[in-house]
Amino acid sequence: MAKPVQTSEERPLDAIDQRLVRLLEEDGRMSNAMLAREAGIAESTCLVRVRSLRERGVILGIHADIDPAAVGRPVQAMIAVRFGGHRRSHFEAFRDEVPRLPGVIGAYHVSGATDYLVHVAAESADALRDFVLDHLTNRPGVLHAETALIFESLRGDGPLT
Amino acid sequence: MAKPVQTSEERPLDAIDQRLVRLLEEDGRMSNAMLAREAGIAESTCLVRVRSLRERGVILGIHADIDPAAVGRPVQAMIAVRFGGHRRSHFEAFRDEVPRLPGVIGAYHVSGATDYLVHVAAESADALRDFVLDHLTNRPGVLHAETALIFESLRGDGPLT
DNA sequence: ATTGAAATAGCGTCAAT
DNA sequence: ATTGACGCTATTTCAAT
Repeated sequence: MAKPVQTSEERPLDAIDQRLVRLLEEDGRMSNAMLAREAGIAESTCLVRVRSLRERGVILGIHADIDPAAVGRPVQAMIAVRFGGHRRSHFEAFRDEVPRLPGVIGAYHVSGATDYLVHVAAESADALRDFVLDHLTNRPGVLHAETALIFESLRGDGPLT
Repeated sequence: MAKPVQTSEERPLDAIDQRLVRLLEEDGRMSNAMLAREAGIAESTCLVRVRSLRERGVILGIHADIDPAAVGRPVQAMIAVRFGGHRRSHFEAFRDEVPRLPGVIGAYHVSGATDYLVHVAAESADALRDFVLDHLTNRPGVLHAETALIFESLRGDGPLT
């Protein structure tokens, strides 16, 4: 999951940075000591490099991955939202607000007939319908919202590098 | 992002568990000591509760969120895959293999005309096309793959609870 | 930028409740 | 299940390279 960002594509990561990224991708709570050991550098160096990776925006954050069903949101959906008119202000408002809508896991501004895909976890089918009506269909500029239930959602487990 | 899981929806989380989940969702590297302070419990208790949350599958994992562009994959796409025949074996094979395909961030088995949505980050437009041809279109059982470029991808930042 | 060392802080086991 | 205390390990700063 990524930032708004047009990351300035700084100089490419060296082998050690890549290693650190991969390790933290796999286990975001791995201790600095173990990271250093695995990467073959001193602990203090490791600290500096990981901080730098965060500052440079390579590591956007480290987050617990929560099972929505276990926290009362067993119904997941991907909602395809189409805008009418395509006024820039509509997109900007949507972009600013959609991450904070209740149950939103992610949202993707895409090319093609659909403008946005919104990944949401809801308490029930009823709650999902309410979400779509209240926050999407009802929104100025939105022409249509098409909801697809998610039967199963999988995380990529290969390293990105 | 969630597991295959049909989580047995154990007894609902109490207020402290919810707090811990929310804290780790926001900052997966928060120290046990600070977690305990924020949740108002002893450090040792906190350790036990977090372990339990993992064992119960509430916390699926803790992972660094990497900017794909910063690791050489600046082109993101959501690919809608449609299967023909809908043989169970095709779905099962796909489910097992798709998380390990290069650059796959996530995949969603959905209802409707599309069967799977595959979220991928590629090195270039060419590499994206190759990915689709090699791993999706070319796959037994796959009828069609429709690629939508992702202009921007946003993470939900409200708590799930 | 990387390092080792030293001081500080955190982790995790345990016996008790 | 929760706790405080204790021994151990990890983090982080810093002066030096």
